[in-house]
Amino acid sequence: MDLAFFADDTVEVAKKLIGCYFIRKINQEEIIVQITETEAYKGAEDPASHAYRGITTRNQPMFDRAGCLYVYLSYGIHNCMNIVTEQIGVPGAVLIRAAKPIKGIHLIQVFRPGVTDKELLNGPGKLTKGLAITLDFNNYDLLHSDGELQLVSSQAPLPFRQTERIGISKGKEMLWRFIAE
DNA sequence: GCGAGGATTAACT
DNA sequence: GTTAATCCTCGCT
Repeated sequence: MDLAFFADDTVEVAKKLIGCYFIRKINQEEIIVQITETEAYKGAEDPASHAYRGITTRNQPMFDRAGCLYVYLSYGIHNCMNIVTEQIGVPGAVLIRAAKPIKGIHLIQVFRPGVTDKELLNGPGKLTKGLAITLDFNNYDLLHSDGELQLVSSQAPLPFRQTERIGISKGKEMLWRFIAE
């Protein structure tokens, strides 16, 4: 995983991320999950994007170097995790909506008590909760990480479907949501 | 300084 | 299918 992977067109990065793996290390134990659902969010040309109206304190990471994380609080309750794309100064990020547990499921269950395996990570807020991603990970640099959180490219890219994005009020005509088959 | 709303989820009917 | 929960950020006064 290098800078060139992320410093690309946001929609392209969203496609490439399908099937990639996240490795989350907690107390010397590993959680590994495979990304199954992403959405692309751009800047000025995307009315659904937080960066649509320009740079602010909240969305500043979206303008930063590709490969950083943009974590924000939604509805006062849930955290959502994005991976920043494009060049420095160009807003763009890929929202990680869902993933599939590969390893360390028992660790995820600690953060997500009382749910079945299939429901552990099948939503943006659930994913961050299951992997213990908090606002502390805002601006976290995946390319210069200390191992707490790593992204690993997939061996064989997964086939995916392309649909309109979910939970937004504007910009639905852009088919920037990608779901692994 | 204050009010509105959101890239959601879970618990209802 | 509908609705409440909940808090940070933005945008305007």
